[in-house]
Amino acid sequence: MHACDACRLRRAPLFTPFSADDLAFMRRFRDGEALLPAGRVLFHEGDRLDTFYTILSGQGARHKSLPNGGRQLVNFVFPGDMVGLAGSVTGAATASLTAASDMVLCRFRRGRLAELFATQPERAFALTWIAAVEEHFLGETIATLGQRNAAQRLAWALSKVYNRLAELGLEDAATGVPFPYRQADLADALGLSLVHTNKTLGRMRSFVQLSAGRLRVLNPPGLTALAMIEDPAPQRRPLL
Amino acid sequence: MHACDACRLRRAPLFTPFSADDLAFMRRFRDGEALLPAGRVLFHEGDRLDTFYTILSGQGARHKSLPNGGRQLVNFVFPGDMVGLAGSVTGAATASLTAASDMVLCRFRRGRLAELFATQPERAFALTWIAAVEEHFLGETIATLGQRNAAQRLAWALSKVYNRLAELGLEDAATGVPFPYRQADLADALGLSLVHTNKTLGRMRSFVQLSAGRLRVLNPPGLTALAMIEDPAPQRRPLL
DNA sequence: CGCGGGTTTGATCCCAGTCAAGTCCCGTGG
DNA sequence: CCACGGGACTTGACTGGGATCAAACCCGCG
Repeated sequence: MHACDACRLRRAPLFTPFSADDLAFMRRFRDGEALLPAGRVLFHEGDRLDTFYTILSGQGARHKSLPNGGRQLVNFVFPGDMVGLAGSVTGAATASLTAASDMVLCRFRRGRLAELFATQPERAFALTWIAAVEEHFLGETIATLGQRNAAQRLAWALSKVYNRLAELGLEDAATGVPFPYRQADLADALGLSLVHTNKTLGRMRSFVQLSAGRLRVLNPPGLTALAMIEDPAPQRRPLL
Repeated sequence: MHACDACRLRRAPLFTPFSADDLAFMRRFRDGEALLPAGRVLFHEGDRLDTFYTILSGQGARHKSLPNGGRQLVNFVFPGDMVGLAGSVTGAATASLTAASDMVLCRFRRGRLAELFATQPERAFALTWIAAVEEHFLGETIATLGQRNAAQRLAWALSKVYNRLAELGLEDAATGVPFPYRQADLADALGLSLVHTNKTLGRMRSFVQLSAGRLRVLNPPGLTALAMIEDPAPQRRPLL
């Protein structure tokens, strides 16, 4: 089961690294660049969006707030991701976007979407593709929040982030990958309390280290250890 | 905050009830109809999909299985929903689809997607719209699983389902709306155990009843009671 | 040097998971 | 007609993972 072909989807067209063709197209189509310093929010959940973006560099997070004061990170975003597309399509942003590190974004005008769909069916299809991939990842997140315990959630999140950044070529053998998020962000992403997140991370410290804005995983034992935590062997259910 | 415009999105084009125009279009574009008896699965997570569907009648659920044996419902699906679109776009279904009641589906061939994008930019845009709306709801689910307790999750899910079915005109003043799911399905959708789901439902039984495949909510007090459980007044945080 | 944000750690409590019966209901077959 | 069995729903007792409260600690910074 779970012959998860979709897990290779990140290599799909329009994901980073952008092809020369993509970049040329973006240059023609884009509206400008946006700089977003760490900690700043680009737009809020519910905002009317007239623009959407792809991330050129930096990292951030999409998050929602609940009426009772809780905050939930929906996902982390990395260079090559699109943000605000759903908001542009439907008229209201589905989540806020906050920068975790300084970010550079490539801005597009919502109004040109119609033109894109009318004149560039392939590109339009690529947008739908992106939305579909997004959906796949959100589904995985739902499964994780619903079914896994704290250690499994952390293992899942950390290895996903690590692998994504490694694919982007941001891995450094000695120091790992950039990780500008705080433990509180991880907690809000995984539906855990800050305290429990910290304690659970403490128990994994022998093979994952989080410090100075970097995430380091002892390779290869670290990654396989994460995988084993994430998906423990099926419980041997008594035969009777 | 949370001036959630997107919550009105269900009234978007291509959602039920279908316009005459939509129906005419579907007739030309579709590949046939599929009948899916209750309990049968239409496709599995990871399947290569050459078709996608809109639901004409009946209800079902999309769900994923974890390697450790857990099951997570990703969402419930209703008449007017599209299913399998993401799977068709990316090549692998992101979740399995199982019928909870007998379903009738309108089938489309994946191969004609390219034709659609090339010749019907508006329809293509509508597909992207649907994907965007989907994303919005998955984000809400993530927030619920991450931040709310059992009673709040149930209140959220039940009122969402109730309202959706009411919008579809399937509400009956006396008996409520059709609800072919079992409590175990609710539990798997909300990341709760069956036992705890049952006990929590028991505590709400004065204004929501679940029986004989129907969901009944005492109106209007029931719905407002649900809303209050779902979003309790913000905790008055001590001013110091 | 004091301050504030982020990280650790310990103590306590409770929500929700697990185990274990038991009930209700319906369909099947003797 | 009733015995039987299996599936969904209930209910009680027990347990534990993770929330909450509280207090340090560890910086970099004005």
